[in-house]
Amino acid sequence: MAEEIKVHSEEALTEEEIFNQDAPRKKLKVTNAFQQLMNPNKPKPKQQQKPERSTGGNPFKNRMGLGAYLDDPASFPASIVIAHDNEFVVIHDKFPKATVHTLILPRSSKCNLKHPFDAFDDPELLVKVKVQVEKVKSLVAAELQRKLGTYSEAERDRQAVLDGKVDLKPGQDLPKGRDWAKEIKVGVHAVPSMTHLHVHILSRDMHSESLKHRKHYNSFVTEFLVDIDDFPLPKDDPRRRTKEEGYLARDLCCWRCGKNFGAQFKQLKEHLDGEFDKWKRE
Amino acid sequence: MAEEIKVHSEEALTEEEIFNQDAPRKKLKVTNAFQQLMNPNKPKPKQQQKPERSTGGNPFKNRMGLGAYLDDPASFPASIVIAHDNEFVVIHDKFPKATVHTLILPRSSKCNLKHPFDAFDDPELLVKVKVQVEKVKSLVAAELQRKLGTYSEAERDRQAVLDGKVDLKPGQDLPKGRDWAKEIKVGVHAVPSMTHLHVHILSRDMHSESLKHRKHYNSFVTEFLVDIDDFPLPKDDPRRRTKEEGYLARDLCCWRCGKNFGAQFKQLKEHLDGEFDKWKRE
DNA sequence: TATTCCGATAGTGAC
DNA sequence: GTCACTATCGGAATGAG
Ligand SMILES: Nc1ncnc2c1ncn2[C@@H]1O[C@H](COP(=O)(O)O)[C@@H](O)[C@H]1O
Ligand SMILES: Nc1ncnc2c1ncn2[C@@H]1O[C@H](COP(=O)(O)O)[C@@H](O)[C@H]1O
Ligand SMILES: [Zn+2]
Ligand SMILES: [Zn+2]
Repeated sequence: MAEEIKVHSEEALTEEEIFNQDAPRKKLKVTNAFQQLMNPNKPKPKQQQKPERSTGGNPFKNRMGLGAYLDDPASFPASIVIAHDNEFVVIHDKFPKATVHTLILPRSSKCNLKHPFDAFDDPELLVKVKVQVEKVKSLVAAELQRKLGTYSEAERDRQAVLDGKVDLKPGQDLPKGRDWAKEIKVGVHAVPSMTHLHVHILSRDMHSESLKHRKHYNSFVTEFLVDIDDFPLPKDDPRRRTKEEGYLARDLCCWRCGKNFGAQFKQLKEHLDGEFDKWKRE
Repeated sequence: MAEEIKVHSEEALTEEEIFNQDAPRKKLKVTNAFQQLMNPNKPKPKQQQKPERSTGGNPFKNRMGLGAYLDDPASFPASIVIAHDNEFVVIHDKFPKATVHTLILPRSSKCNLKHPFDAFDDPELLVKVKVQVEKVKSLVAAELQRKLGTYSEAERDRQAVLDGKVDLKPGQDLPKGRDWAKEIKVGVHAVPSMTHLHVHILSRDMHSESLKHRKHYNSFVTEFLVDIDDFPLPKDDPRRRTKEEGYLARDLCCWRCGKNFGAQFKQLKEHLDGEFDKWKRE
């Protein structure tokens, strides 16, 4: 069977190289000190009054952070912004949860503040996104090859033939090498935290220092991650009603062998170290 | 009204001064490594098998720690063992929860492993304990005077007259100085953790570095501390059924002004710093 | 289900 | 509700020219 995605390129994930600065920042705050009165009732864990909220806050802070890429994608180096055109900005996730983790940001202001379930009810947008996804999957596959190809047994078998170190037997095909595209997941979070519409494209290994707690992990290995291929999402799909559901509170289970770690995140992390070593050698 | 307890002594809490060593320790362990099998079910937060339990363990470890004082009280310096005779050993709590915190340990092997509620059903023991309590309260009061007397306003008023710096008006009595005995609490925990029978005698300030969490605090400021004067405890006293009661999980409230800190232990601690400064100056 | 800091909570191990 | 250690869980701020 033919590979649909070419994954043997040696290119890294770069298209443009316009350097500039980080996301712009503004500040405007008035700080007032408030006296805390004797409190006869149980205080909620907030103990101080907040200073007055200032008017005219600043863009691209906190949950608005992805807006900076849409606002001026050319201002970022290629190590951050992978590619951009009038329709999309493609970036490296700043806190990658896997060896390769990128985001596709649709630029259209008509849709890019919508919830993905609503935004992708628009078939025109959805088809564009799916086309863009295929392109980015190729880039991510190439990046996996660049980072991990030397460990891969399948790649070594192929390379041995290419290098003339092993001769093909009569009628034998050139070994295919590793199909990295099969190791890539694409989808959106059922309840995103970042405001701007974005699609995750990431390798499935979940091996990353930025993966720091149970919700990080479960948000990519449970139905909380809604595959792009599931769109358009049926009106009655139960994931449309994901709110404070249990997906993220589920037991931690290894994506590769299924082993259950309960709530023991650190134990899972150590196990994932070992699974990563085996996975990259496949 | 006459003071019942003389608290103006300048003696520190010492009676004997036989030095020796800390509680004895022995070791005997066999360590085996066990292979952890793949676990299809949620593990409880224990992840490793324990090594085989060794036979003939060592006394006076962990919850048995108070036994060392009963076993050989003379082996401890006066800075640890305050006094001892055939009936009692009196010690400084190794992790004091207040400025002065001592323990009375009855030596009788007939009672000293009983729960205090059961042990104090014996009227003969109870009366001896109450007599001993009064002696130790005097020692603790003297220790408070030694540590904090210089800060006390009541003490300064008395001392000014004693030093001849202030003259008594006709018919005026010598100021009494501070009644430190009123600042002392005596009782047992409804559910002790240390195995050997012990009575707490401590100042009420709860100002100590060893006071580290909510249960420490609430175990001395709620009904979890059963006053020695409440014994003999009625058979139907609800505190006899203290097990998983809510005493220790209660909101943190300042013993001095009643302010409620909810679960905010650190906030309470900072508040207690201030209360201690005011309290010691009374 | 943004990150980061900080603190409260919870389980274990104690030779 | 021994202590000490680790880790998990949980709220609140996130900005000072
Ligand atoms: N400033 C940022 N730049 C790039 N990626 C970000 C930034 N802040 C957060 N992220 C990523 O954005 C994603 C948002 O996830 P979610 O909103 O749950 O779909 C996460 O994977 C974050 O790591
Ligand atoms: N080795 C020890 N020497 C002296 N006091 C101790 C020792 N270990 C624990 N304690 C104290 O013993 C008391 C036991 O409290 P409880 O069993 O809750 O009544 C606590 O106040 C501890 O600080
Ligand atoms: Zn596994
Ligand atoms: Zn107070």
